[in-house]
Amino acid sequence: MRSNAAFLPVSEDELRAIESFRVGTRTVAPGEALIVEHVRSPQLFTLYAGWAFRFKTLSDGRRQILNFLLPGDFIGLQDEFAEGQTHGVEAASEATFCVFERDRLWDLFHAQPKLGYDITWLAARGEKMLDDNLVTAGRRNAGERVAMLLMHLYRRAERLGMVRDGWVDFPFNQQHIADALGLSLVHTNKTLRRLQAMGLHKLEAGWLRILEPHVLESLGDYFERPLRRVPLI
Amino acid sequence: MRSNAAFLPVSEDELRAIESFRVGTRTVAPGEALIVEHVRSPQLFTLYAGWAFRFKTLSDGRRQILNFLLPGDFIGLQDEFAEGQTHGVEAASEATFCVFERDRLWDLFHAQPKLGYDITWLAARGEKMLDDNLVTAGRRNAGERVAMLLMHLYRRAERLGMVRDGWVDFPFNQQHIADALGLSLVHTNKTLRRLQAMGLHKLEAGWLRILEPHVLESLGDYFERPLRRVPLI
DNA sequence: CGGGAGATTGAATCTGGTCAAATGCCGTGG
DNA sequence: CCACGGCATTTGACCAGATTCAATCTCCCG
Repeated sequence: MRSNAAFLPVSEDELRAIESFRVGTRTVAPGEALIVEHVRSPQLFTLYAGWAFRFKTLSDGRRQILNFLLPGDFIGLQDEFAEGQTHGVEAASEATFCVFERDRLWDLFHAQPKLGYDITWLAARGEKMLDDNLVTAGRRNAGERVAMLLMHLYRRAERLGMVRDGWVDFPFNQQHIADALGLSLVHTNKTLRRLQAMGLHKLEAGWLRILEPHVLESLGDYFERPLRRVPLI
Repeated sequence: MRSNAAFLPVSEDELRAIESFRVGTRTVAPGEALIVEHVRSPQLFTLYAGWAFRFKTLSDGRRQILNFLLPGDFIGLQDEFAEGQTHGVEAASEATFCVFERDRLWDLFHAQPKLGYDITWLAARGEKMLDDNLVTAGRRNAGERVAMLLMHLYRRAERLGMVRDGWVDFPFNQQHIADALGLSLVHTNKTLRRLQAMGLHKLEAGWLRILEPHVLESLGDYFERPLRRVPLI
């Protein structure tokens, strides 16, 4: 995975530090929880393969997906200090994670400040993506929301080399999309259908294809900046 | 400010490192920009006094306030890597900031890993607050949104000792609230009015008073966890 | 006293939500 | 091979929470 051009190289020392920080791996089946909501996890994770997502639910069951997780994403910092009020994380496809002990995070910072810096960088990147999602949920209409989400996910997957012949694995159902965008299931369906009828994208059997990237980008007023190489913990 | 019980103490060494990292202070008038949207700032900031907020706008002018900034908040990490696609930051009251050189951030991590850890902690905390805002914009209705926001801001201000006789300085107008919640100005006004008529809060002449905290908390399904002491950079 | 910004209100309209039912797709069991 | 059950997707009809439009009203300030 480190050979992927999307990630920054690390030194021998750093790699050793990461290895000793890691305590194992874990594989989660689609629909299963990696982190149960409201239960603080004593571990941190890096997604290695597959798709997952972070979410929160209100007490009456309304769910909001906070963001989608792709390989390389570092998970769990957010509840570093949140007692009980944590997010949940669930696998959308089969997903494997690298597992770290939260308690040893400080040791890692101490031993390898560069890795600490990388983790901060990842946290800042996560915050940036949340910013975009918040603009979407707060100020975009249904069509714009869907367009933004499709392009966002497509660009990220593309950067990781997950696109084959124009198609990306897309293991989400319409309920996931609705919960990510703050729309109802029915309205999400109608909007998706409308954009597809306009020939902007195709979504079938768990695969996504973008047909008119520029149209979707301007519809969603969302232009993914050139994606830099990202540190991998 | 460091004597404020909301903040964690720092060692002599750390304090020296912070001092040398700092390059000055800056004061911004209400309504003025600290960071202009789309312009990457070569500096990082810590808000010292006053209220500010972070926001993004769509190309047709629709604005989304991403979060509100109170003393102690660390600003600017988010665009560590975002070329051109940055947020804006504007002062709501007169606000003073501590200024740091972004380029020297790595030096700080290197010299004082503990401070690097603190910065990561602050970033994670920021992400957590964004999570809550995203749930609000995506899944709460108007009444719930307003209730959540009022309690959120009140609790944070309270923690910083900014409440006097039950009143907090509240330098935001209804447009700010609307933009933070993803509502229209008119609907925000009506909702605010309705909650006030129910006797839940009072908002006048730039001051906020919470009359029924428990009612607002359950209405918004939002219960601020006990706020820990926070590192201050 | 006139001007301007923010707050309020009422009315009309519309986007998106809710309800209900149909359709399509699989995997299982007879 | 086919019927049945469960889940996701679609669709149509209707409803309502929010937006938009258009005035007013209230202060505050020069």
